[in-house]
Amino acid sequence: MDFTPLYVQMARDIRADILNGVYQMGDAIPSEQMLVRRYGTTRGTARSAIAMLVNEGLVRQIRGKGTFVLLRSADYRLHNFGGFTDSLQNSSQVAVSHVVEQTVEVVDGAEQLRLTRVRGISDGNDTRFLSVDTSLIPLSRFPGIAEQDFENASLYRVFRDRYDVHPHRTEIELSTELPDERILTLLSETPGRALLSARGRAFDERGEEVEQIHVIYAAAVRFSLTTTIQDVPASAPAVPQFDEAV
Amino acid sequence: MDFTPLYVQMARDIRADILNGVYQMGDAIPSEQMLVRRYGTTRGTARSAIAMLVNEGLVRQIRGKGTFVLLRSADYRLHNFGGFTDSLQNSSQVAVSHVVEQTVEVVDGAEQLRLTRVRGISDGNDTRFLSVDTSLIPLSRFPGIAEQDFENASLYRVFRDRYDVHPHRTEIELSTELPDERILTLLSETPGRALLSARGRAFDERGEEVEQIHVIYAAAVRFSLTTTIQDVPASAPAVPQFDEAV
DNA sequence: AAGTGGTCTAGACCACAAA
DNA sequence: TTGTGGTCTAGACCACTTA
Repeated sequence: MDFTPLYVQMARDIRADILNGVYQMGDAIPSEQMLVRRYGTTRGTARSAIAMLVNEGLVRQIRGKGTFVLLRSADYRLHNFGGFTDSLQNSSQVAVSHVVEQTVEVVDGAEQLRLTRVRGISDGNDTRFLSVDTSLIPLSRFPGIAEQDFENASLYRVFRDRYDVHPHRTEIELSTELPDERILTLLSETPGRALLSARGRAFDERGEEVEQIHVIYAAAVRFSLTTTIQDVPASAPAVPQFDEAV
Repeated sequence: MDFTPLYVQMARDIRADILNGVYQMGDAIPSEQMLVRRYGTTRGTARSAIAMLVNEGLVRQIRGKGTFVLLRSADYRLHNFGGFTDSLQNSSQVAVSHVVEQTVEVVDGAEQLRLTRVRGISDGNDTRFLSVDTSLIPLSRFPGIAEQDFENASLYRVFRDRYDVHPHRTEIELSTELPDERILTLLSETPGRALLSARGRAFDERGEEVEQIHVIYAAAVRFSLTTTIQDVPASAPAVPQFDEAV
C-alpha cells in the first residue's frame, strides 16, 4: 500500500509531467477543477498539491487564467556542477575523490550515512582539490551502504548498481559560505574568503528523496551555466530572465 | 478598511513577534487552536498563516508537539534565475527597479551604454533592495538607447519593443564577490561579507551579443534551481551531477 | 456567462507526543 | 487522556479573465 498523502502523489504526478515535458514552459497545467475530477478529491486537496509546486518554483498561479509552468530546466547546461571529469584539460589529468568521513548518525529521527569526500583533479604529480562534498543518505532506503567502499566507487554508481536507485532530479540552493577550519585545510584556501556552496536534495523517479547534498567549491572553480530564454507571446505570463517588468 | 486576507494578517503578526523577539529561537508559537480562538477564525485559515512562515523558513511544525521558531532572517528565493517578480509572496508586494547610473563609455573600442540598476521588492512601507545589475549595451546595435528612460521600462522590453531584439541565450558564471563601497550602500549590506555574483553575456537568436551582465545579489537572496539527471546507459559517457566516476 | 484561482467556513478522522 | 499538527471533505462567496 502507498500511504503517501494524496496531495503529495498529485504533486508528484504533475511534477513528473513537467519534468518530462508533457507540460512545457508557459503551458497551463490542468485546472484545479480538472484535478478534482481526475483524482476524485476535493478542491482543497488539489490546491495543496499545486501549492507544493508553487513553493518549488515550478508553476505560477494566475487568478482567472490558470496555473502555468515556470520551469526552465531543459534549458540549463551546467558546467562544473559537481563533476570535474568534464573539466579535465588533458589526458594526464584524472578526477580524484577521497573519503574523509564516513559515519552513521541519526538525523531527523532516521539513521543516515554521512559521507564526506574531497574531490579534485590530479595530473600525476600535483593534486588540486576543488570541492568538499557531504552527503546524507538514509540507511532505511540503502541498507548496508554504510560499509560500502567509496574510495573506489562513485556514490551514484552504487545507487544504480547495488540498489537500482536512479537519481533523477535535484533541488539545489546556491549561496556563499565562510569555510570552517576543516574545509579550509582540505581545499588549501586562505581564511576569510567566502566560497560558493550548494545545498540541496536528490530525488529518484518516484520523487522520493535519496540524498541530501552539501558541496563547497574551492575559489578556483569556475561555475558556469548557459540558459536559453523563451520568447513569450505578449499574452502569456511574463517569464523574466535577469530582467523583469518594472 | 484593510482588505488584506486574514491569513496574511495573522502571518504578519506572528512574523513581527518573531522578529521582535517575543518568540525566540526554539520557542513554540501559539498552537493552531490558540490562533483559531484569538482571531475568531477556523483552523484552515490559521494553517494558511503558519504555512507562509514555514515557507519562509521562520518556523517548523512538529506533529504532536507544536510549531517552533527557527529564526533565519527572512529571505528571498529566486527560482531558476527568474526575476524578483516571480518571488513576490503576496499581492501587497511589488518588484521595484531604480536606475543609479546611465552613462555612455567606450569599452572594447566601442561605445556602450552602462546601465546600473538596483532592484528589489517593496511592500508599500518597506523596500528591500536585493540586487545591483550592471549592463553594458553596445550603442551600435541599439542607437538612441542611451536616452531611454529605464525607470519605467524593463531593459528586455525595450530590446523587444523598440529594437525587435529578442535575447535568447545567456552565458553566466557564478562566483562570490566582495562588494565595494557603492554596492554595500545600495544593498545595505555589512562590510566584509562576500556576496553571490553572476557575470555573463546575453545573445540574440543569431548568436550576436546584445548585453554584458553583472549582477550582485544581496545576502538575503537564496538562489534555487531544479535540475534533472539523465540516466545514462552503462556504456555511455557519464553525465555527472554532483557525482562522477572516481 | 463560464471558467479560473483566492479566501474562508465547519466540520471529520488520523498519527504522534506528553502528562 | 489531552493537545498537537497532518490530511481530507463539502461546501460557500469572491475577483478576475475570456469568450
